Amino acid sequence: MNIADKKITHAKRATYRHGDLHRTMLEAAMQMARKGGAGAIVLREVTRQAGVAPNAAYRHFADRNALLQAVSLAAQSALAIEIEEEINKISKTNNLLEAARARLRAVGTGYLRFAQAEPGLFGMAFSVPHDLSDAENPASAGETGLTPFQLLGVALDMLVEAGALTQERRLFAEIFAWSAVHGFAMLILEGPLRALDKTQTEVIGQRLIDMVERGL
Amino acid sequence: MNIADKKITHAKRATYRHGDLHRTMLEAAMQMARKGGAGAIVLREVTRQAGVAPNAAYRHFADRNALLQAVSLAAQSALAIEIEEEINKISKTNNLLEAARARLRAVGTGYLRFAQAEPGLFGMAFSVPHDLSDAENPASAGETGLTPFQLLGVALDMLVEAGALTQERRLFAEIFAWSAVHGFAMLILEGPLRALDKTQTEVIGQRLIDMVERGL
DNA sequence: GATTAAAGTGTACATTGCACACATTTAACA
DNA sequence: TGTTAAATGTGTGCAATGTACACTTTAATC
Repeated sequence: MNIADKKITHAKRATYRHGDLHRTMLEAAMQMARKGGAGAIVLREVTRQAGVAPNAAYRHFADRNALLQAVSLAAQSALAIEIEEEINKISKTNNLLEAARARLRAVGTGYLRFAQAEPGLFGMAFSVPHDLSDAENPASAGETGLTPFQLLGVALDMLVEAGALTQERRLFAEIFAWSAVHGFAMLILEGPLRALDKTQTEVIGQRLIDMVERGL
Repeated sequence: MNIADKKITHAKRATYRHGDLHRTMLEAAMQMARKGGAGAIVLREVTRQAGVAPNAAYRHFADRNALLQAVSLAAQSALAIEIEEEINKISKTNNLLEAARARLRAVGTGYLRFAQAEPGLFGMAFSVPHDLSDAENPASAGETGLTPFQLLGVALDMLVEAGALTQERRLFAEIFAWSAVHGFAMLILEGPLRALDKTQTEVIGQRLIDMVERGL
């Protein structure tokens, strides 16, 4: 390989310093995750796109896995935002119960919507090595500052206030609701339900939420 | 590398032919999947353990992914067997409803038990590229000849017969039940619920099944 | 202006999946 | 039975990847 080739290998950069390589890498990694999920994130390609030598990466991320985790947090945040958008669509009402139910449904719907719109990112949100504390890590929050998990919690609290959920059943309720929707998402994305088209998943997804509502 | 080294590299084999390399590779791959899941299956290591040159693999599997799929089917089969064992534990009764409920619970419990006992295999059962038809592929069945999906279907049919499930709700019921349990499994294995210990997951898992029973 | 920490470069290495050409064995057919 | 063809293994080789280690350039600080 001669010098000319090298210049082609990574895009030329006027300055020796990059400016904001951390951000640039993260963004490139997210694009790759969008198509192909975690497996599609390849360190060298990230640096290539950033116009930087492969090892520059290690000044900003301990290793590939650290980069994955960063993407994972960002993905969780994007999910939170999608859920928030769904919540914002809810038409106002004075009926506490109605509001609570709509809220829970919005969380589930937003979750599923995101899973289908951004399968790659969704896959990374919860399937990458994390500390459990990440469910409350600010970096994984949306615009309201709440993580997906916390947004779900709020909806459930509202159900309790509205009298539709006893204190006893409130316990672990996040887990039950989350499990159902998460499992469905996994099955239609990577699992054996891949064949279902969006029309079907839309309907079945709403029915699934019905089940959760009844079952909680 | 000299000849002596080579002999160490892969275990010496008296015969040029291996005998049953296909099976041997599959078994080695399953061991690797046990710890580490799909990512831990590395073609070259598999052939190494089989005492065979790397490329011998391609006489039996088109590529790495084909091997993964084979392991996936075997994993599904192992899951089916675990579920069947749980079903066999059910004490006999003449009460149709009771029997049906116990059956559904057994399917869920077996599913979760397997997920925790063999996380690596479980991860491969449904998260690897498959045709949708695999849910009914005999290779993924247990001793009764039924796949996990079909075992679940039987339980639901019993619920219908017992009058605990209307025909209308029977539709997609597999998906709802499966989603809940599958999601829970994912969350406690690769997800943010990893911190829960087995005592907790046991209890919460049963409560989750309660929810499904109510919600279906 | 010299020093120092931060950020980027270069070279190197073990590993991996896989392609292609060749060797050995077994089975089938004359 | 001998020849031939199909299976099954081997060897060599290649492009990629993640990352270790040593060096260089730059910006910030005293």
